[in-house]
Formats: sequence, C-alpha cells, structure tokens
Amino acid sequence: MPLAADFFARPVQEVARDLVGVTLLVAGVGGRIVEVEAYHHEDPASHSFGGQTARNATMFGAPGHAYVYRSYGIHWCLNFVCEPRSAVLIRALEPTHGLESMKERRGLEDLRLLCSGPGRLCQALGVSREHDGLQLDRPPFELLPRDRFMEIATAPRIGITRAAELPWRYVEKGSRFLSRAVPRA
DNA sequence: CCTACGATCCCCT
DNA sequence: GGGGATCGTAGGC
Repeated sequence: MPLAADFFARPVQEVARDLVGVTLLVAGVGGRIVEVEAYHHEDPASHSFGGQTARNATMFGAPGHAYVYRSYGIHWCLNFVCEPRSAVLIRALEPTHGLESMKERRGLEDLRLLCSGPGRLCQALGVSREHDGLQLDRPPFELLPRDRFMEIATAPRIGITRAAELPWRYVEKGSRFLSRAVPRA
C-alpha cells in the first residue's frame, strides 16, 4: 500500500525521519531513500523563509506534492512538500528499480554514483521542471513504505551557510549510497 | 585521501 | 548584477 497523503501533513522533521527507507519510484525507476534533509518554514536555510516567490510557490501549497527547483543552473533537486511551508530534500537513494535506465541517463555504470546526491538522483530518475507541483500519490510518482528495520543517524545539513549547525540531515546509518560520509562525532 | 574550481541558469535584490 | 539545498575533474599530499 502506498503512503497516504496525510503522511506529509506533519512536522517536517518527523516526515524526514520517516522517509528514510521508503522506496521512491518515478515511472517505475528509483530506489530506497537513504538520505534526506528537512527545511522548516522558520529556518533561514529554507527556500520558503523569505516569503513566496515564483521559484518556491509549490512550497506554499498543499503537502504531498513534489517541489523541484534548479540548482546552480545545472542540476535539478527534488523535495516533498510538508506543512506548513516546509519540505524534505531527497538527497540519496540506494538504487533498486530500473538500473539500466538509470545507468543510461547518468552515463555511468557505478551503482555507488547513480543516485548518491540530489542532482544525481534527479538525473537518474528523469526528474526535472515538469515534475514541480505534481502529487506524490499519483503516477509517475510511487512511494512504497519502509520494508525493513533501518538504523537512522542525524547530522548537519550539506552545502548551506545559514543555520548550518541544525542536525536536520537524516541518513541510514552505514549506507554505502550517501552523498557524503556522516561526520564523526 | 583531500581541497579547489568552473560550469551555467534562473530568481532575486 | 550577485549568488546558490551541486557535480565532475584536476591536482596535491
């Protein structure tokens, strides 16, 4: 049974933690989520922090939708909208479905590098501008619940300058498919 | 192993 | 006109 829409209508940190281990598919291609980050509406690092603009409009809409934005002019990044005005950035997957499609889109064979980063996984799954605003409980999206026990670790978020100390990165402990290693305590 | 840097697009001030 | 929730490559240790 897929995740219900009300899964996303909760505090963003709870949703982020519960997304680790969930299988994300786009048109049948994807894998198990092993790394996410939470972006809260009162968080200076969140795109929604400064108010609604053309880019972040989806973050101001209903939970359970995809928020896709362009990063550094080159890459796409995929978020799941929570409420209120919050989102979870999907940062890394353990590839499980459609490996050949993902290898072809990424132009490489190494499983470790297919989906280990927010830009990489969007390229592997074919996510881009057209997916912004789409509902997550309808095709091409499919979310399948965690199917095994996962040990979850937290860490500071990656690549931000504001509120960089908050431990709102959630990962599967010990996964080989993280975008970067978790810093040692 | 690590750090440094350029690519390249909107959006925003 | 500045600056990113990034990635790949190059070069040093």
